[in-house]
Amino acid sequence: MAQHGIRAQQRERTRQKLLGEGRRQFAAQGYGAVGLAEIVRAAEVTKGALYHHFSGKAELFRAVLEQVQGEVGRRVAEAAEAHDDPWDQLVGGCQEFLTASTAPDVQRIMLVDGPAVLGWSEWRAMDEAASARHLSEALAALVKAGTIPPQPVEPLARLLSGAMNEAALWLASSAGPEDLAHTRAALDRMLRALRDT
Amino acid sequence: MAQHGIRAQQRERTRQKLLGEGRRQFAAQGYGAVGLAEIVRAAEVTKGALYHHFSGKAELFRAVLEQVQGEVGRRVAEAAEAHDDPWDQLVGGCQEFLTASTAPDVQRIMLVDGPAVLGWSEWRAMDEAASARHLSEALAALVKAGTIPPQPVEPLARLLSGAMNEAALWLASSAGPEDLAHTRAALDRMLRALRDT
DNA sequence: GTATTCACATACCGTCGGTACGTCAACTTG
DNA sequence: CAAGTTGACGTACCGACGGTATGTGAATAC
Repeated sequence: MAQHGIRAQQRERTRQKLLGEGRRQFAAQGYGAVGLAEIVRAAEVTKGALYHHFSGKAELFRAVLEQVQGEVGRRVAEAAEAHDDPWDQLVGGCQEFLTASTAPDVQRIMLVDGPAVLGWSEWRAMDEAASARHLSEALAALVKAGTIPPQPVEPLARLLSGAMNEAALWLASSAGPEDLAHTRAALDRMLRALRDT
Repeated sequence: MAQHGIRAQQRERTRQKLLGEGRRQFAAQGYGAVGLAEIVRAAEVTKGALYHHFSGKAELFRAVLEQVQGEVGRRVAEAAEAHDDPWDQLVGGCQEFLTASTAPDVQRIMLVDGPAVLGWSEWRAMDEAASARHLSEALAALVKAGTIPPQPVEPLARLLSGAMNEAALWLASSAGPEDLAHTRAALDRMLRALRDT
């Protein structure tokens, strides 16, 4: 679709190189410590190219964040869809989110710099569109099915989302391999406690 | 102790003015959007004074963050000590943390910019010293008392801490007054679910 | 085949964090 | 109490970096 024409092809290639290098450097050094000069040098283009594709440093970061969040959201959705039971979908999605968010580039870009660079509310909107939406929907479905007691799902979704974000960051820092198992177990207990029993 | 001498007095006064203005501006506009020129202008000193007290912009921010975290930690500790029962201490401390973290300057400085500016691991260390420590200790005490089942407390503390951080951010954005009540209720259920019953 | 567009490259500017150095009052010492 | 020393700043300046204005040549349209 965007393939016709040698010009559109080159355009897309350049954009991808900028996105790729941006992602690598933002992940490795953090947004503040990365200079545009280094990005365009590594991408083998110039600042003119960057500013032709993006309105500035922040929007390049935004595009990178969108890509990272998209990948995480896809993984979560796939993990959820692997189950039929709505409850298993919730648990599977949460576990997969915890795993996916342990990757270092996801950590720095999505969890640390994201809110600071774009502001929390904008970050929140993107997070909602990418993956938090699945969490809210899963919880709402479980309320409707009577698996968990009737209650507003938004506060609950926020609590769980924050819990998983922070746990993922902690896992990457202090990871003995048993920590992951312990965290999964604790998260599992937390989720199971939502149920009526 | 640091009061003797007109010089030490003036020194402390200047430092406080820098800390105060830094806090105000970092909270209002975010770390990245604030210039040192504006801070020293509002504090009625010069950049020379700032660099005499702090090694740079990041360390000024660090000092501000330390102050904010100290205040939050004190409030949490006081709320906890108001109860005798260890369980009530945990619940009271958590509820107070949620309330304290809803203030806008706390949000931006402690929850959004903190990890991005100092790096997550350093932020984590400061958070631990200020308030997260109380959480871990409370949980450990409850495990020891047999109120909640034996389990590693660190993963649990991280999950709960992240849950409260994110919930506080959400509350400030979307706050209908019933949202606070719903969130407190959901957090309460989450905590209660830890108990054996 | 000519005109036009578009995807960049080049050159340049203002701002901002950081540094080197000067200064004058406050403390110390004999 | 006077000379010397320290310390809490103020001043002037620099390099780096984000952003912009403008040039250019190949691809596309007509």
